[in-house]
Amino acid sequence: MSTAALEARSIQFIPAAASAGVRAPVAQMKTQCSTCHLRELCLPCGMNDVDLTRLDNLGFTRRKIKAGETLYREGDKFTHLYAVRFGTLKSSLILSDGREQVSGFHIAGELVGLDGVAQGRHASATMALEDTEVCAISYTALADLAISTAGMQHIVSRMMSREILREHSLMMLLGSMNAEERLAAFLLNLSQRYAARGYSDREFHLRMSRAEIGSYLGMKLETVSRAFSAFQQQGLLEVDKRHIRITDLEELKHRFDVRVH
Amino acid sequence: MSTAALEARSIQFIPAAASAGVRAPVAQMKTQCSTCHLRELCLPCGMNDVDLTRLDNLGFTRRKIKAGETLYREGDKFTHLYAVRFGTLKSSLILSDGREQVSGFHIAGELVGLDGVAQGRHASATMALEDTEVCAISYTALADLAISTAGMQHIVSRMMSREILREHSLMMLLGSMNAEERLAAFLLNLSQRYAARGYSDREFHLRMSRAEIGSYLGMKLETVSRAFSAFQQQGLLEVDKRHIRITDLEELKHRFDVRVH
DNA sequence: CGGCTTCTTGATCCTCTTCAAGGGTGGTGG
DNA sequence: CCACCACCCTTGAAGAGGATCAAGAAGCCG
Repeated sequence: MSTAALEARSIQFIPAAASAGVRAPVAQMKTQCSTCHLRELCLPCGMNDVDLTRLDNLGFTRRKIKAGETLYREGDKFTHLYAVRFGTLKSSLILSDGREQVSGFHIAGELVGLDGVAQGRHASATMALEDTEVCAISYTALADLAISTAGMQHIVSRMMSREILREHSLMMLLGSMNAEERLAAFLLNLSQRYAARGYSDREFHLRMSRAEIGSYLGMKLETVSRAFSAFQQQGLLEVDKRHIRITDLEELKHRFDVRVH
Repeated sequence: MSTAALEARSIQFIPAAASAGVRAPVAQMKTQCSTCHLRELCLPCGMNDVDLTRLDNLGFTRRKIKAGETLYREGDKFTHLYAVRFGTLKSSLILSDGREQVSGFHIAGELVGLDGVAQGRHASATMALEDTEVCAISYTALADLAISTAGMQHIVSRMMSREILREHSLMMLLGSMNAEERLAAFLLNLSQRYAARGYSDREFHLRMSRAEIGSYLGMKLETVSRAFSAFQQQGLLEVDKRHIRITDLEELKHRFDVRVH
């Protein structure tokens, strides 16, 4: 039945041009965490050398996803977790009235797919917003490894708990902030995540549309657009389509910090 | 700083009479999962006899929390998970402007405290809405057990993933539903959870105030009250203060199912 | 170039919030 | 035992914020 909903939506709401619904072709090369430049951010973060070697032995498969292709869909069997190597992913699910509800955006070093553990099937779909590459991590292999490796269990648990915290803060945002505060929170969150990856925290390119931002933040695309314009007029941002330059990061932080400690 | 926020809020916002801020006194008896009537719902759900025996050997401590007392507070060191034996708990955190944001309600058989795994400290506070009893599950003991026990690891992971799904659906609710739809979803969710515990799915007593429901659902208490009145007028509910009788469960479901498959 | 998508901006409408008042209830102390 | 207070809930009226509807501009691609 969720499949039916998906199909219905493909027909009605997805622009033909976007090549959505095209499943990405599978797999090329094997990758090792120990040589990955993302190892400080990604799964191996905080792991000792012994554990890291074991992780390497799993031999993760890399997989490329072109913009508009899906990594997995709602209801797909859950087999792997995915670590983003580069690019941007969007997770979303489709409401029965056909509208899309975006539940997250994922950039390099972030782990995707944890929602599948509970039921053995993915609870949402994940699609690439630009050409993207991921490491496919077999969940059974990882679980087996966790049994024999003391630290690994905790690493996985921590990843999941982090996901809980992420959703937690989004809930708070949706529950208690107005439009401009939501957008400020969103931009600051992106800014932080880019900064942690060595990119500028004041200037970046959005990979998602106004509508996708709006869905994620629980507001309409027009409202997102108006909030951008308002920030620009107030001298907080310079906005050129999807290119964002934060000109007054402190004031932007202030807007957000007022609400959540 | 979060402590400061808490103190400030205690003074300003918590009614003196409620005896809030009083930490519950610790511990009485040891409990075994194998003899617990909640074992089909709680942590041991899906566990084999061997694993269950191992779980029993951990010897969980029971702890009583009186209405208005806190189980743990935001920022407290994370040491235990808690399984609710009976009663009702509320998880929430305090925004810097002093308002409370409720993030969940927990009834018998549900697990509380998973938000602490990521950072070793609790990200929210949890308080009893009525006299409540929990099993305190040492997280380190559970983690040790998970290392030696194949199935245990997955049980914990599944618990966490379930929490992710729960927050997921709440996000969707906050992002895409109007006031009446939110309240319908809330009542249906409660109804299901009570039914799973052998209670009536059509008649129950709310343990939380309109303001707490409102905070959880992202709306004001007046709006909650109006939605209750509207449902009553439409013949869906009979409401007497906190006592709820669902007179047209199907129609109520319909309101919700329209939105999320 | 034309068609399409995305974004911006204006005008209007509607939902929910805010403000305000009144009733009911439980607990406490005189 | 009753009076009073604090709290919770309900309901009305007014107001604000965001949704919706609509039009047009800018960029992209075949």
